[in-house]
Amino acid sequence: MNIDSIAEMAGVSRAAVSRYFNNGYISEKKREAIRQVVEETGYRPSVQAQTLRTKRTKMIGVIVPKIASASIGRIVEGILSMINENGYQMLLAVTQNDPKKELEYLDAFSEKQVDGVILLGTVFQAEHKKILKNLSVPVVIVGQQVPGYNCVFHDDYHAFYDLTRLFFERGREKLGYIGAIRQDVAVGAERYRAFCDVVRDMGHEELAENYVTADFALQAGYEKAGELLEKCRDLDGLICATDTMAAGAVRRLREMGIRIPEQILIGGQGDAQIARVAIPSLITLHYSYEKSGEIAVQMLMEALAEKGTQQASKEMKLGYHIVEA
Amino acid sequence: MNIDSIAEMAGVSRAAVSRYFNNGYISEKKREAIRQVVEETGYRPSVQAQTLRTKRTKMIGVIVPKIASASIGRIVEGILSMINENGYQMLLAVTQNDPKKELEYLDAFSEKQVDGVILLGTVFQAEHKKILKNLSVPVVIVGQQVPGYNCVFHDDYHAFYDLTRLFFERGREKLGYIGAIRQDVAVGAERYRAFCDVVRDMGHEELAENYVTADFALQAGYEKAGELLEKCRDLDGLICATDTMAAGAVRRLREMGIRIPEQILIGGQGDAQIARVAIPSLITLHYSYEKSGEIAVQMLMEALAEKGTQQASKEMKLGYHIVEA
DNA sequence: GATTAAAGTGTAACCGATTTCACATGCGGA
DNA sequence: TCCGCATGTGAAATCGGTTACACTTTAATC
Repeated sequence: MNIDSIAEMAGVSRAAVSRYFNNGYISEKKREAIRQVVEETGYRPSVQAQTLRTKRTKMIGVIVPKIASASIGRIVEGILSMINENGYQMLLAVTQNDPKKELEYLDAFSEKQVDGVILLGTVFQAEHKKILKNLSVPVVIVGQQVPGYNCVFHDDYHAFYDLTRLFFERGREKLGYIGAIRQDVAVGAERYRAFCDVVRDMGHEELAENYVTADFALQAGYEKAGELLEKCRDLDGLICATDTMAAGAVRRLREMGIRIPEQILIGGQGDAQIARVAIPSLITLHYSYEKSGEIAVQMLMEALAEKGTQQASKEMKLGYHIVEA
Repeated sequence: MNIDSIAEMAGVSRAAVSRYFNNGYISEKKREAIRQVVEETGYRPSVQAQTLRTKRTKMIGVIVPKIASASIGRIVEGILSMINENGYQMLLAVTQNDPKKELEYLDAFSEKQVDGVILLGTVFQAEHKKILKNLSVPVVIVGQQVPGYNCVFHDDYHAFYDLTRLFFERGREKLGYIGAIRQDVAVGAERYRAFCDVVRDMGHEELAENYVTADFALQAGYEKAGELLEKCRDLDGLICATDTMAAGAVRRLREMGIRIPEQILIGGQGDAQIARVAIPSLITLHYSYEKSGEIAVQMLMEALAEKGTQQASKEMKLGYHIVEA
């Protein structure tokens, strides 16, 4: 079943059949004839042949550090729904936080396998930018602000600024912070910077020292919470860069016999299910993850539409709100 | 940069270049010449052209009900790692539990876009089987036992049998059950069947009535737990088909002032992070999700290798163990 | 009624690879 | 010396579409 047999059956040229599927310039009579034959045979044009000729794969490559994560899962869900709405499909790659793999997939995808790339990056080094520069397809970065590139991200600084302030407003004075590595600008650096700014503004500069970093695992939150508490035994508030870490911390503190939130108030980010269950009064920052995925796709679609024309990179900063679960 | 220019630069025919990339039959001299040119130019064969000719896309289509789910995320992670190990890529589709979409994607994928399909199904109706029958590529079903098809699934019956027995061994006598819809054979029917069998064996047939169904959302667990408790106020044990539901139930029961696990012991399935955090003594069933994803890919690869030969469908049933978080 | 623009059509080149086939070699064995 | 086999090689057909181009028909304008 190829275009030629359909053309023959319908008594038209193969160009006519192609036009039938693409854009007009075909008489009502022939259109109808072709429609009938197509219906009878169930014929559908070969995607690969189309791609070979047109150079468009109708696929978007999505690169994420991991997929079994509440926040990333929600972003991907948003991306996917919008991708499908636009008639595209999604090629997914997981890097397991390995920068080498990230570059590898970026490379493989750009090799004309996809029409565009969405990258949920964590750490951006010189090499990333070099590869990104040479990419032959448009790219949108999600979750990090990278000047000069299309990106959609949340307002991490103000979110954590507000959250930290809230802790003081609630009368907490001895805060601690469990963060992520500084190379991760959004999650690691920005959030902690906000924390530091607040404690300085409040005249408690020394609190910036109540700081440890952890990877994104529950287990890490568990361990680091213990370490932090050994360092300063009289903590009455603990802010974590993510809900997962916060959940780990909760577990550890409970095992230590600490009452939450009476003794120590805990805050996180993500509005994850885990936050709603762990302790009724865990405070968390809600980010609209699905939305950020959807916006990323829209940006990509715009870039795709403007392909060829000189296009400036776009940035989109999304808001947040505080949730007391 | 196409195969012809490379051939010219290396002073060989285009067939030789093709052979260089595929299988041998090329002299050491030419191989070296081509290698050099390839290295200089960074040339890589066009995937689409290869596909058009060979009919192999090196892509596996994966269809899941949702992606922002702990268990599914872990399965997908397993699938993906094994897919990449075999040099394939993953095309992902999410159905949002809409059977129509499921069929749609199944159809779209089989339309020669992918070499094989992995389906994380929930509900299998006649129409599913019809489409599956006509699929032109091999398929593996994950999470459900569907006779006559390749599938990998967990031993839901025995898992929930053991879990329910454990509740009795712990001295609980008034059990309740929050389940999923019966059309979902694995999660809905089998697990509840095991529960019923145990309570009957223990001479407590009436407990089978302490039963409500919910969808997979946390919220549903929350609401249904309330309903169930109104029906029978003296429950001392509650088993839920999934950890997410269990977490919802936990939240509700706490709001009602019930002490967990002293008053009511709660069990779930998934060994989700949520189970480890919610209440220290939530009991959960651990399934090796990553493993099931990996095995599914292996099955698919075998089917791909045997393509053409008559192949019997394979089944793989995986075990479980009980975790007291 | 002539002129011109717009709509409709088919031919053929093209996208970039793989693979069949026929033909060259070089070598060992009879 | 001749035959047969294993190994290498390139020409050309093929996969299944899209689209530039040239051409014809139809409709619109003056």
